[in-house]
Amino acid sequence: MVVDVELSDAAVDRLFRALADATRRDIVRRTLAGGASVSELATAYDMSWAAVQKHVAVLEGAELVTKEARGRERIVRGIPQQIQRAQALLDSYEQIWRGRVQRLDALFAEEDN
Amino acid sequence: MVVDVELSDAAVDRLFRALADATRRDIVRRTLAGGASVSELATAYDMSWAAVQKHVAVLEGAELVTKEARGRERIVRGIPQQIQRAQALLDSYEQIWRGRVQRLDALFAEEDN
DNA sequence: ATAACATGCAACCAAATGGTTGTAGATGTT
DNA sequence: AACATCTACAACCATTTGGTTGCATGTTAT
Repeated sequence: MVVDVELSDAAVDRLFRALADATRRDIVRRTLAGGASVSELATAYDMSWAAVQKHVAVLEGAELVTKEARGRERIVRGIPQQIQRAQALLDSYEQIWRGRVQRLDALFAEEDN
Repeated sequence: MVVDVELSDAAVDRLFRALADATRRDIVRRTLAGGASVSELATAYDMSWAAVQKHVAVLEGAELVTKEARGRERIVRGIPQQIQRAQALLDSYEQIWRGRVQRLDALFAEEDN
């Protein structure tokens, strides 16, 4: 299973940034396990509805989640491929460590645009 | 190879946050490939020395990097175990997606304190 | 001893983040 | 039609972030 879609620096920034918040990680977990409406999610956290909605928007921007309209609800679903891309990035760091990367610039290129 | 050191929510926040910046990811790459002094690193980027020093401090706080004093220099080295912990976290998300986690609370507990 | 170099840290600044409340538009229910 | 529910978004606010410059300290070389 190859997950090799090139991500821009900015996209990688957004990806890790989105994961750098416990509430957002929790939303990712729940929506990977199964879709949930924004208001369903909102009931789970001790903050305003708008705050949860913002977190979902951040996750959308990082492409960790999609929203699908169903009636008046928006069903939020986690995108496993994006998790896999994050894994692929971390893998490349591990490979550097293991000395498996001869040309370091090859790796740099991987992340450019 | 088991990498299962429990990380607090705050530690995970710091870990992903530290990775959410292209300059810092670059520093991690370089220092995983081999140690480098702070000033060596600083010459590589188009920003002040102090800015680079701050980035290194953020990486230290996330335990992605250590500094070892050698004379007047501080040799910065990447910590591969911390990359592996990030991988382990992402793995757990993938497993949720694959439906391998029956009790979701078991995973929550994993990240709590 | 003096000069040069590597580092650490404080003070400052603009922009982004994470939260709030309030208003408004769609959709569903009675 | 009237009402309730789900969502979107703007305006506002305190804090954090990512950068700067300037100054102080420790180490190496002349």
